[in-house]
Amino acid sequence: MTASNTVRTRFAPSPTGALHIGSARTALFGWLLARHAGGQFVLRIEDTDQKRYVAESEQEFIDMFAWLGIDFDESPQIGGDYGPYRQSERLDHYQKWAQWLIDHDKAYRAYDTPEELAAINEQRRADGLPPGYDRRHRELTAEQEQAFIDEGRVPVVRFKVPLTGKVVVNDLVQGHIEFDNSTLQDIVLLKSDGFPTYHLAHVIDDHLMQISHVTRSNEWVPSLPVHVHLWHAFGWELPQYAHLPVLLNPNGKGKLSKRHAGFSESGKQVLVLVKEFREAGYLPEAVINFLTNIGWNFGDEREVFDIEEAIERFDIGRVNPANSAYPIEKLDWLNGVYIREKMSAETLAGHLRKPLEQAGLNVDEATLQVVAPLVQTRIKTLNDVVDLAGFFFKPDFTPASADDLIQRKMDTAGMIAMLQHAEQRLKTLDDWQTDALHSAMLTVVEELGLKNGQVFGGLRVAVTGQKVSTPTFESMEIIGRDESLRRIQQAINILQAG
RNA sequence: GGCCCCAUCGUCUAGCGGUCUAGGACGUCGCCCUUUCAAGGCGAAAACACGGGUUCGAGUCCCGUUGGGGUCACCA
Repeated sequence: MTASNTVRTRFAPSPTGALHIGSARTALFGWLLARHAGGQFVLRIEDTDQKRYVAESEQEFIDMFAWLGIDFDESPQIGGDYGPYRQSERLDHYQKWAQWLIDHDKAYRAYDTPEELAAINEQRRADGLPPGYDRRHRELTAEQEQAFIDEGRVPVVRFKVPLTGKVVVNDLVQGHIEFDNSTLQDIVLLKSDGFPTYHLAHVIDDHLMQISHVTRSNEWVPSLPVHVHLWHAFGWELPQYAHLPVLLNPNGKGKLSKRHAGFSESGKQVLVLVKEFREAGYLPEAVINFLTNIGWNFGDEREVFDIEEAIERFDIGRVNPANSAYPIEKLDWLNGVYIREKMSAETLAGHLRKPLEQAGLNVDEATLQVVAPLVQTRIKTLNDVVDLAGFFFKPDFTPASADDLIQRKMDTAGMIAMLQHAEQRLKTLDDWQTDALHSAMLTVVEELGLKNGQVFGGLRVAVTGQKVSTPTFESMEIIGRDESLRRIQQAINILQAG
């Protein structure tokens, strides 16, 4: 480690698009590790691939992490003592150290063209050999190099990996891993455009930025031995490596990617971008709690916990090395828990305004406040409020059909009679509140010899226009006397017309 | 295919040689409550991939098989 014992971890995304939920989890674990140790968490933008660069990507990362509550101590925006934090602004470092490796006979220039490389692979395939570079430029003479240069070829810099022996790594998550050097490749360190590859850049930056723990997804394990050799070539002290498991598709087949999004076997849409979770009405606290529970657990049998508690208990060594199928169905449950148990109705009301307005509804604050407690135990996502209780905010009431109005074991005539009877009762009622409405309708049930559900249900559909809604009397109280009576009359008219 | 990793209920997981007749959670199913839908309460079904070892004793350690995943770019 470096002079200090400070734990420093980083999230180092390539700005090629929107933030993926799997990347967010990898970042989360690195963040948890840093926060647990009271260390620092750094954002470094790995924009070394000019072809895949997406300009909006960086801002998207910033926004999504802010939403999730994952904060950085250093980043391109915040700055810090180890900047710049964009690799495209650190090119001089990579070029300098690549040259250093060449000077110390640990790397070499290779002048092969892409076509030649393709031909090599084709030949090797034909010969039954595994693909890879055959190291033909590993020991070029000065004259040979000059000849290539004269041809106008632009070289890449390749690493001279050790050809024999083995590398052993003790990964914090994966444990003991070993590789035979004979299986390694002379990977490209510096591309012909002067930009570094990930391999070179991350080692230099993690060293220069004094990163103590490299947390990344286990897709990197195959290149780990080469990275270890690079650290040794530079003579730098290695950070600890922690290769985190990846998220697999809900059916366990293949890693979760945007490409494989779509629907799970249960028909539920599989969300993979962080912004999709936000748009779908999930709470960031629930998403974090959900993610934290995959590959790691609280330590006792609790599934619901605050992020502060997770930070306190987090232990990178207890992370499960096995990849996990993405248990997306658990998020709905957890989000429901957060909605009903982790916030007041008032707070919930605040969260409900946006989805309601996005559905084109006009949200009156007073109404929202009384509706919130009614939906609190009934919604899984914030957006669910639109279907369940959107009618409270619709300027124009959409009445239900005769079919929906008619309750079980009742016919049109019976329904009309019931509604008319109820209407009479309600008209004489001077206390238009839930309890009074309830007891008044209870007498209607008795007088007509019906079931509670037949009367209450019929009124529900008449007044809310929905078969599934918030409770009948609470809803009637909110809708108000005049409008409720108007809707009941309207229902009667519909039944009579049908 | 080569290399690397992984392997407990459908899924996420607890389990770090005996306390496991394998625990929790989601989901599923049943019952209760009930004006719909939820929520809540109670309960049920549901797993140590297989085969060898090691050991007095193995879900826990070792080997193999099978299965799964990852990776083999001048992408990260």
